[in-house]
Amino acid sequence: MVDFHGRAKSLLDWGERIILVKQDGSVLVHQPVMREPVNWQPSGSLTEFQLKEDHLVVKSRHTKPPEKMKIVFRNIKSVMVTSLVDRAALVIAGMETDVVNQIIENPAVIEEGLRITKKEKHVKSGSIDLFGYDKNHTPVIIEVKRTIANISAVHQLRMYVSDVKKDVKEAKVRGILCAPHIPDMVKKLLEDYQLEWREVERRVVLPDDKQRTLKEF
Amino acid sequence: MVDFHGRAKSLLDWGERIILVKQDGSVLVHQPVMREPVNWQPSGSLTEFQLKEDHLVVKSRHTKPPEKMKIVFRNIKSVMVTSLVDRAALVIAGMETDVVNQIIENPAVIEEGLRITKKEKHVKSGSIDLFGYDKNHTPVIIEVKRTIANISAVHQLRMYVSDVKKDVKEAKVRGILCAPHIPDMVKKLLEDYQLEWREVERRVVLPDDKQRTLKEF
DNA sequence: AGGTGGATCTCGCAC
DNA sequence: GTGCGAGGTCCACCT
Repeated sequence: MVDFHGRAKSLLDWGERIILVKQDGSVLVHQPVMREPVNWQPSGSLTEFQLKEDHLVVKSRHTKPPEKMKIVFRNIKSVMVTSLVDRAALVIAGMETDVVNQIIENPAVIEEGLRITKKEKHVKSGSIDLFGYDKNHTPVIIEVKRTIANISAVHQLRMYVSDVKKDVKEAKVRGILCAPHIPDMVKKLLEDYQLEWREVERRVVLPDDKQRTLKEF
Repeated sequence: MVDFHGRAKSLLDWGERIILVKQDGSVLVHQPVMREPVNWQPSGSLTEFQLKEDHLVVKSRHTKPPEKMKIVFRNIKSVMVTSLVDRAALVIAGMETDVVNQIIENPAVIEEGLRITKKEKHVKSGSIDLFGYDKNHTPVIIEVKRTIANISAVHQLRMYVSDVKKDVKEAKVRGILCAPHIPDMVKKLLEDYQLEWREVERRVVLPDDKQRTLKEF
């Protein structure tokens, strides 16, 4: 049974589950299905073990944000205590930053004559993924999404364009939303705001020296 | 060792980890720290077990999106196979929808004379949490955040107000950002755009019949 | 089946 | 410390 009080409040009635208490204080309560833990405590929590009326009680406390979780065990099928050694870090490719770097390497995937001058250009309402000038020297703002672009990406782009217009006092500033897929609703919204888009194919490649393959899978 | 090919590509070198294969096909690979699995497969995947050159190999396939993961074991410390029985569902309170319902039940927490007419009103740039009219019959748009409001909430609200102004052809449309806490920066931005805010206390209460407490915790 | 948006999001990074 | 945005986000809900 699990009680949680914190950013929300929750109760979970009796049931058979898998509990993980990790070295960094994080606690996971897993039901027999779903990727997500049904209850958890974040890294940095303190775990306490007690016996109450013949029940094992595991309490976990966290500060900032203040959160506490209580797990009561009525029955324990199996316990394993171990100290895992794992120095490996995940090597991953195909993130937004990879797409951004692809465009920097070859701006022609967006359009001929495009020149990128800045990555992560900071304006007051956020950070522009890519900034540059087209062949007519008009400023171009590019917002990149690694998968499907959504409406809030349009809002982001629109803010950046209006910020830059004010900053550089240019009448014309182009905004381009760049993603592998852009839903029709989003395209319509972009048109309403006189913004542009490019649907670009995504290359997902790991660094050569790290390359290994899922052979004959 | 874990290889993954799918929405991204990743490699994870040798290390000691905990693997969960769940009844719904989801697979979790957990390192000794952090709440998040370092690798995983979603619900609905198919798991296959093989022996290759004295190594246990676990392969998991998923379609839509197409994703495959391969786990190679060099050493196995412990294995547990079991069928968990868990019919309990999480009972939780404190979500955004709870805050929205609170306001619907008692609009006076925002202001006297406010009348809510629509929840989740869809306009072209998104969905308005609450829509209604004040005591002077001026349209009011309320954007609700369950915790701390941020700048993008202001942009959202601003979009909605401009959308509704166009829709209803009313000169005056009020926009109110409603959250338990609104940082000064955000308040300033709201003022710049002639928008309003209310900081409302958040009641987090579970349904009475479900109520149980974290006694003497 | 695809889009939309919330989440006890988590987590990293920049200021 | 805090704000901000990405994520193989996950996941429920709605069209």
